[in-house]
Amino acid sequence: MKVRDVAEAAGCSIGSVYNEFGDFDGLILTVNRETVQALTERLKAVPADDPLRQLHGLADAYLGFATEHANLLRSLFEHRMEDDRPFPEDILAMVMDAFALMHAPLVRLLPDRDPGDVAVLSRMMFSAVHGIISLGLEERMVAVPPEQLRERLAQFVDTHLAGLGVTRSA
Amino acid sequence: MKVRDVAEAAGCSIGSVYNEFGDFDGLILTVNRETVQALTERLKAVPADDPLRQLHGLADAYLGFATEHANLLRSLFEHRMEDDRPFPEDILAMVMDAFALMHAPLVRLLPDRDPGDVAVLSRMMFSAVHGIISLGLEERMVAVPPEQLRERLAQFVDTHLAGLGVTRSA
DNA sequence: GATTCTTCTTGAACAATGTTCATTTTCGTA
DNA sequence: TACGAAAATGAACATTGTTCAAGAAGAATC
Repeated sequence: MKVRDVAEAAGCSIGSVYNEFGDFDGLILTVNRETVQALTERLKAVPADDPLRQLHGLADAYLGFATEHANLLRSLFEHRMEDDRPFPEDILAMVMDAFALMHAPLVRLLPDRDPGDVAVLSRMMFSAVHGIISLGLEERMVAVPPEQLRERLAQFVDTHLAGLGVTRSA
Repeated sequence: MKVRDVAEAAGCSIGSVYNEFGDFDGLILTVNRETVQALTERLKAVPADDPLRQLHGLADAYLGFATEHANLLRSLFEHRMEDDRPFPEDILAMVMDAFALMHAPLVRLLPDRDPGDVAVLSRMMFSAVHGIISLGLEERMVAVPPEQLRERLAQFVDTHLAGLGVTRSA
């Protein structure tokens, strides 16, 4: 993304882009905010009736979003602020909220576990899913073949849940 | 990293940097090659006597490397080639080889499983570890609190192995 | 409607950085 | 020493983020 391209696409001058977004970081962060919102919206649309199905749905929804908007997700996770400025708190909070969406179904599946523990478990599980997807979707690094990704991801979730003591029939 | 800084640090001219590395991509890729080699060396130093301990050791070694060389790993995984040039095959192969290091111990722990399946499982497991670590070490996105990362990572490996049917005493 | 003040918009100019290439230096060889 | 090949140089260029004085547009007052 280039400031000049944005200006041309918006039909205004370069200066107006700066009036609107402040600087390049501001431009990127505006895009990233929309990305998190769109992602969250998509994740929240996953049915919450059955917790196990919900977990699979969340992983699958994340995979779908990552497939369709690979570059947006990269911008969200890989962008570094200029001049070591701190990353905006609101975006951090939104991302953490999105990653915490696995918490509710996990609590239902693991009612006896310490809630604080489940909170970490859910974010860790989402981080793992994120890692599998982000590396799996890289054209270059085929850690997991893309055509298998959907199936393998479901397998991963099942395996991990089994390790946590969740029986498949629950 | 800037070409001018490299030239100054090397005590030569800007042009000499270009004679040596071709272009900026060449410079980055040279660094990335050394990064993969250093990472692989470290991972291969993990004792292979006990497969379960080896898996924990690999995860822990990756965490250690990521902690000490966060920016090098980011460069390796996040760098995009200019002008849509293809990513060098040799680096791809080296990264895949590093990620495949979980294969041998997993085969020992899962002797009855289809080898091709275990190959994917091992890369998937490493991708998951990568995701947990890379997000956990981001100052900004504390998916998993850094001070807990080591312990949580071991817990993750254990949980996943349990899900795969590996008994803890094996 | 004219004048003045405020606000917004503009794009030329600047700074930083990757890149090129004619020139210069270095060095081996006759 | 003289010549030619190879290497090194850094000034100049292209791209891109950034600034800001000047101008345009609008609001307010008389």
